[in-house]
Amino acid sequence: MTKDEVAAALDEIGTLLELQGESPFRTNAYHNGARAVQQIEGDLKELVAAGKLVGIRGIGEALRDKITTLVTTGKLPYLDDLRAAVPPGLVEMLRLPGVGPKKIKFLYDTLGIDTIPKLQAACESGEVAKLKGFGAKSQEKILDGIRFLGTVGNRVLFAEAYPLGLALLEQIRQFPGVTAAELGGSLRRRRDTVKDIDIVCAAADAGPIMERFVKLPEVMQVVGQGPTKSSIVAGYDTGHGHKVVLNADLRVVTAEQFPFAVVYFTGSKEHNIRLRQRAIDRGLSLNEYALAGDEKNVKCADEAAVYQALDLQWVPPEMREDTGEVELAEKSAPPNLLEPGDIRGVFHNHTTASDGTASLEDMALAAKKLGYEFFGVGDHSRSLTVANGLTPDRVRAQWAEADALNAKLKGVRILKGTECDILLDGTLDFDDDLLAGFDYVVASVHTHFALPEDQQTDRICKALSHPAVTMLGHATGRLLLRREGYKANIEKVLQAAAKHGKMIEINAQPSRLDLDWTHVKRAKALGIPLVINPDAHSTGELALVPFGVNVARRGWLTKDDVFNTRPVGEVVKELERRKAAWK
DNA sequence: GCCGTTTTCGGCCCGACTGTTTTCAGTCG
Repeated sequence: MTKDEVAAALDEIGTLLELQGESPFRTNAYHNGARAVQQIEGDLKELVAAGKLVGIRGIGEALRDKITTLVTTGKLPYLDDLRAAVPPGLVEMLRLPGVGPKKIKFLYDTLGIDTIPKLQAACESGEVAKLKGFGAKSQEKILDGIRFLGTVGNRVLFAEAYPLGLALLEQIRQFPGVTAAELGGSLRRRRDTVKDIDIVCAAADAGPIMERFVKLPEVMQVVGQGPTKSSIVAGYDTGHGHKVVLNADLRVVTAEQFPFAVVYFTGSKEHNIRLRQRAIDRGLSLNEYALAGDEKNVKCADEAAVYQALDLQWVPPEMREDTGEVELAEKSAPPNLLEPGDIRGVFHNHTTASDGTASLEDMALAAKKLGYEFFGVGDHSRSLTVANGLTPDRVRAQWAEADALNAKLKGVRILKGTECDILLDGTLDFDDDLLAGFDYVVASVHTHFALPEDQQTDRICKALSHPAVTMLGHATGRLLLRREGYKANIEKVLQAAAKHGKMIEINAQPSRLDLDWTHVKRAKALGIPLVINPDAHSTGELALVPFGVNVARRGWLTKDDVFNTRPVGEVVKELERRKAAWK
């Protein structure tokens, strides 16, 4: 069982216990434990076998036993019993806004409601409104929630939510009386998907701000409107017949409170808990309005001052996940994280030769326009016929085209690469003679996604042992919110990359963002160079690079950790060095 | 269920908003 699967099992236990009316502290312990498992570095199976689950914050004796059972047997009788005791429909009902575990349990105990359709029927017949603690409005809200299910409340790709968040933010900044405004939440932390938009702004008088906010053109529904906090459902058309719909919250505070509010609403929740604890340790109390002492409040002009008051260096939002950044900020300044402007070129891109929409020349010129010094073409290889993979003859023709363009174009250099398929047995899709002619090789899996974990892992590790391979493309093949990655032991893949001196790509496609940021951190610890690649299939997609930079920043990467921040001369030299070492 | 230099019990982050109440519980973040 993987870390994610174990974490999901613990989370599920926590949720099922909530629905049984258990103490929130006990249920929370399971949710915390799930997070702790996800953050463990290294191979879970090995750690369990070596008895090294001791001393991890959030995992005590009971959770350790359950994790051990899950990892060694793949199942957990305790969880099976819970599942049998709690109707699955109750878990579904948690997705409805305004109903939580207590109300769901009450509905189940009094009316026997254990599915969303039954709940809908009970609301439509007016039964729910008669219950103690419910009323006509609650009933209507539940029906609204059922109607909206599937449109709101689902996670959305960062790249889709960000423009909406920015649009709201820019308008709020123009409201009369607003002296400052900032995005908060997972949008500011640049997570790969987000559930809602959080915005905090400073103004002396909150009332008029609330009035304007709920009337913005993007507003589809007003969920709540209070004196200082309002919630809306906002949406926009992406232009591809697809509508992005998200909840958005705005909180208004005074200018004096603003730095504290920004820290608070940026989160993560776990990071905030650590900050609050530090405040308590210092005889202070931190909330979204102030850092309060017994005598008087600590004044802070900006976010950095809030951290300073807690004896910490300022932490970039992307790092605020309680994965060691607090400990780091105690001792030293956080790393100087990678910036989009640090990227000087890209390696993994497609042209009309395979499944791209633009010619090699147009792609190279578009890269130059973005300020890149080099453009690496990495069209698909022979066996990927669905993507018009190149035969050896067509590869040589592309090399000739690249040479001719390099003689002609100024200010951008084309590098000759390939996105070479990793075949079922872990060998590469071109023979060594041809591979030796490329400047570099991106090796990727595009077939046989459903292999058993061991076989998939061995296959990728074998490919990484090939001397021609420069870097691994989209390491897990996941598509966010759509498809799980192929089953592979990432730890072993990273170990293999480190052993053979290979690089690993951070694929910047918004629905891939693969390698995941949690593994990026691990890759860095193993000394593996990372590469940000847009996997561009058009000139426009070259602009996706910043989304990959977000992942890098969440993985604590600096300019030095990323290969394509180097000047083209150094890049070419390093690629030549690697080829010379092979022959 | 976890945690602990105040350590084996008694805490566990805490405030806004809603809908239902008539002082508060539940939900949410």
